[in-house]
Amino acid sequence: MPRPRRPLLTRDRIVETALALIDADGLGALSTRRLAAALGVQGPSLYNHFATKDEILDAVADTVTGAVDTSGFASRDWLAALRDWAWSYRRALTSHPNIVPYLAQGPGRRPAALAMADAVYGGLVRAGWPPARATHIGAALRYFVAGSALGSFARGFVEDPELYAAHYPHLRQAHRLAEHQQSVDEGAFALGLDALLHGLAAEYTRTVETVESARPTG
Amino acid sequence: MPRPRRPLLTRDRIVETALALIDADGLGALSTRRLAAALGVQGPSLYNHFATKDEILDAVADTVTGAVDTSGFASRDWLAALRDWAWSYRRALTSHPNIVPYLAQGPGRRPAALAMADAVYGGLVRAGWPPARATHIGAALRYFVAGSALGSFARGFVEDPELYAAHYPHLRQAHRLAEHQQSVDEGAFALGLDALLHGLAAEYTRTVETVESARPTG
DNA sequence: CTCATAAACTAGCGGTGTAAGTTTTCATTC
DNA sequence: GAATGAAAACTTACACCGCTAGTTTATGAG
Repeated sequence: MPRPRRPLLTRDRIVETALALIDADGLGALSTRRLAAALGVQGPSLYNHFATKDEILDAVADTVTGAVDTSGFASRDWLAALRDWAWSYRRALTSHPNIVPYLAQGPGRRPAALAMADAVYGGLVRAGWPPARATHIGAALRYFVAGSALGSFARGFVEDPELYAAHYPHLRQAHRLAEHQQSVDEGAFALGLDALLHGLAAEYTRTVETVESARPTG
Repeated sequence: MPRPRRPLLTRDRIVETALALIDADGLGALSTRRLAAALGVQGPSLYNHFATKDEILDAVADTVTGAVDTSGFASRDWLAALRDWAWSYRRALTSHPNIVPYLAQGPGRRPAALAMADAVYGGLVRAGWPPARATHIGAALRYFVAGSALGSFARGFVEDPELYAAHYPHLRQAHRLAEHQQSVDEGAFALGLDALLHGLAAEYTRTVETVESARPTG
């Protein structure tokens, strides 16, 4: 087949289909040939639109990141904004858990990821956090969210009662974790996030507010 | 070559070499043929000792997890034990960051990972946390540690000043993050862990201690 | 109308995990 | 001590992988 009258592929269609395949079958199951087949095309044709497979994955990752809402940093206090962002971030990642390991490499050059980092860091600095602290807070929350989305804690335990009964006295109920996956994973996230933010709020009053009150107000 | 007089391979030697290759060149660079070559052997010979490549990776992951120290749960109060564990866990993972994405799938059937989960959960329950809470706390800390080890936050940003200057006003210094990788990543971990534990301590006095004091002492 | 570019194709390279079957040695049993 | 079965190396081979190179033809710009 020569060049068709209307292009069979677009970047958007490729990204869309790749994400669907990743969601359905996992990151490891995405090959250029399988992706091309799903698009009704031969494998190497993809390389007319993307230079490498990683470039496709970058684009997929960025559409996932694009769903994260950082608008709170423009309208709410820093603590509420952090909470909203963390939940939105988590929702975006858990909607497409299979891409998370790839995404966890950092923002790189992906625009949506950079825009998110910019909004979070800017919001924290504007709230009075020293720059180094703002970096640490953004990183800490990313650690927590990414870790929580990377793999279900609950599904990490095999559903085999005998495995635990034999040698792990406290894990006798672990085989039932998978049944309650969502409530376990979300409960752990909620508890951890609340604890984290509680601790940050204490740190804020301890450092930022006292420092500011000791200075002439700007 | 037929069966040799003394075995050329042992499970330990395979795991050791696999970990060294992963540390050196990354998880993606570990192939059965390259691993076999490093062991002075042909690729398929590995299958006399492991059924699949994943089984090799399981063994590698478990030796990494085996370096985590959970002894604090037997000797110290729950808060100090959690802190010691989290740092030890992080050190174990950051010593072999390339295996972390694999390890993040959960304990599965790996003995060291299960023993760790058992110690943490048991320690928290013994301290008076309700079982569901203990699960959430263990999960939340795993999220945080795994997220922090999964990929460096600092190295996630490209060293290209022009990238940030153009469109991300608050990230003007982001290209310098990689220079300070260790202090950024460790600082973020320290801050986040302290905040998390601070929040948990508050929760403990709010729920566990008040509930116990309302009951007849056991 | 010309012509470079774009977008599909086919063929193929070197790599992957692993299944199958072969050979020889080791360890066990009669 | 001979027989036997398992163990541990090997070779060969299959289907798949990411990607390159070169081909063909339609498109859009000059």
